[in-house]
Amino acid sequence: MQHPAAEHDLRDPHGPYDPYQPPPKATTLAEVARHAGVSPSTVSCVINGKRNISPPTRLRVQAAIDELGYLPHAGARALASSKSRIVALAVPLRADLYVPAMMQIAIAVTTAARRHDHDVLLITNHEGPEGIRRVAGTGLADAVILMDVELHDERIAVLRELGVAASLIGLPADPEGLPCVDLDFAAAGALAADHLADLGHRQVAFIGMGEGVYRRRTGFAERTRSGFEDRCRERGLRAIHRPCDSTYDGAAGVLARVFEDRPGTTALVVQNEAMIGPLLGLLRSSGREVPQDVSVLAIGPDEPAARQSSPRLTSIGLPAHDLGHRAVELVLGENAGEPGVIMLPPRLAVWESTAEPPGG
Amino acid sequence: MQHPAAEHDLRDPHGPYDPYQPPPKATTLAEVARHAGVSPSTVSCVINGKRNISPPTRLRVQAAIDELGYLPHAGARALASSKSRIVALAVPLRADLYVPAMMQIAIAVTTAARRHDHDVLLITNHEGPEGIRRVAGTGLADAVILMDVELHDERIAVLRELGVAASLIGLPADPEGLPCVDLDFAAAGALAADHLADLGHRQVAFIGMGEGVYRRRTGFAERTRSGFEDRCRERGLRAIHRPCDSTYDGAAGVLARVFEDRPGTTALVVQNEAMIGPLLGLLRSSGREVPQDVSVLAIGPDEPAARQSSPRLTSIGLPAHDLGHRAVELVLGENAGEPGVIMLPPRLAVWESTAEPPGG
DNA sequence: TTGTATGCGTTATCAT
DNA sequence: ATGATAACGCATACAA
Repeated sequence: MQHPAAEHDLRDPHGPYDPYQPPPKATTLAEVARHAGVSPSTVSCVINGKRNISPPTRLRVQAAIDELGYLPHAGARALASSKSRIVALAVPLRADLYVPAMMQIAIAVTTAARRHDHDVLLITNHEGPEGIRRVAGTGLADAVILMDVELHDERIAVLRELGVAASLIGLPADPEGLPCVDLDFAAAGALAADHLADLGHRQVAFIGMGEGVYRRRTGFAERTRSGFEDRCRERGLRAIHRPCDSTYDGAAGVLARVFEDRPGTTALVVQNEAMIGPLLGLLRSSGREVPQDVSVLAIGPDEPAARQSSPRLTSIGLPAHDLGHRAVELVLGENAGEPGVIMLPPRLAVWESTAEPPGG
Repeated sequence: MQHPAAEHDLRDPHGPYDPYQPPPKATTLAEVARHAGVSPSTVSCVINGKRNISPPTRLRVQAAIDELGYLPHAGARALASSKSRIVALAVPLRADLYVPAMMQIAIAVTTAARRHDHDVLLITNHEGPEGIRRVAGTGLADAVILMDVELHDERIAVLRELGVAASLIGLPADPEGLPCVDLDFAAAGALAADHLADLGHRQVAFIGMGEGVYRRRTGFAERTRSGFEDRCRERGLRAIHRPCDSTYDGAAGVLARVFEDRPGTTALVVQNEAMIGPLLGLLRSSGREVPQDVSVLAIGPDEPAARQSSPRLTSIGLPAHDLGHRAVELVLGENAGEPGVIMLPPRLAVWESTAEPPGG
């Protein structure tokens, strides 16, 4: 009765396409064993590589598996081994975050997880921290990866309480006991300052994320800013910082204020990737050529996007791929669980949007 | 031995934070039953609402569940019920697709699935169609949702072969037997033509997706185009169509060619959402005001983005939320599996980027 | 190197 | 309205 329609599946060749094909009920490990003339445990071990199987039997078993198109039942495996081979990925819902980067990280996590023979379950903040409790508590997932970690993230307490394997993409205030990976935003800020200083700029502006980002999760935004400002001080650069919301008008306002307050500004460092396009457009229409009149350096965009704009952007990209892969490695890899903080070094890609300052 | 570290978990108060808390081994249904003084089957039925339970016992059981913090083991459930309560979401990897929309749909699918007490498993095209075979064959997922469906999508054959519950976001050439949901792009094209005709435009240009999109998956792009062109003909509009790759320089080239070939063009319909920003910038810097000199109508952006640009865009948004929810409904809802094609009606949001043609 | 037997935690089919 | 019990399909400790 699992497939009610099978009852009147009389294979009437006239009727329209009948979606209810009698689903070839899955073959089981026991059937494979019989087919290969071995015991169930042997088949199991062939599949999981748990013990030395003589080449001849291994071959017979493998043949049977292929022939019958056998696929082990995930639920049964999870029950018997108490391992679901699923890692939960907690994604944010925030509107003020750069979505393409999130997606890239999610995809990187998924492909990396597959390499470790795991699948990825999506959980959203919609469920709140309880979502984590649920997937871990039911044994649905045996590892959790947190994206977009805030400085004081309420999900972290749940992770600690449950003692579930986990890794964080982002750096919380207290990473104690939890492996983390993030771009070293402080170093990125410093690197940006260095690049501009090297080119001879003396007065620069940092156009940051929206104010809400600073209020809530001062993490990466704050680190970038201070890394940048510290290095500016060391190199004798005059720097100002302006938060920038993700709207065209917001960007326009910020840009106007920057050149009003500091007319001598010759370079912009932009962290709000969503606003890079608008800013370039605004600069152009206000008669400032990039990079002849003003240099632009982006922090955090995905690299393909940076290379698609015009002029091609000098930028410190967000290593979405690495972030995802490392997060998986941290939670499923060799020394999984080793609490440690991995700060990925920023890489500066110099293209066309930065140059010496005018008259520099 | 499941948690080797427990051996040397001597609760040394000196040592640093020890991540290996003896994980409170999950309580089982049997324990709940004992705690409540009922049989396991009763507990099971309370949880699944499978039979009439007297209010008093239901309460006792519920109390026991809460008290023990019981969470049913997902694997055991899946094994016993042969239902995983997981729906697999097959996401594309393509670079030429609008990522924010994909992410929005994925999130909509996830929240909708939760409403039906299901979780969402991510599978990428990285695995190819075999990924679907795997998750369905192992019983990991008992339903599959395909995103970014191509006209002749190889994944569809797998779905039919397996007879797995499925729904498609997008419209393939032959949807026979598979429930689909998509924006009615033909109607969207027609609606765009109507709006411009109503405003008095006589010569318009359709700036489409990259050529690769047309070659591969002529689906939505082709439907939009023909819906637009047909209606233009009916309304006496002169229309041209130009594909447009997702690069700034590509957009610049296309725009230049359009006004070269048809200097009298007074309106642009843009389907490549990623290029809307650049196009607006290009128009501005080429001295054309929007909408005074040229109207711009976007097809397919997410609505928040359309309202953030400047001028705010008149647009026919992609109903990401609806698409995701409907797809879930189609595969998990009341009359799940009913093969049917749902074409969501386009909604035109009129803002600031369209107006009467100059001198119109 | 391989086979046997038991248990994993739930659901579902019987009884009562 | 509730209880006993047999699957569910696999992994694994143990025996051979």
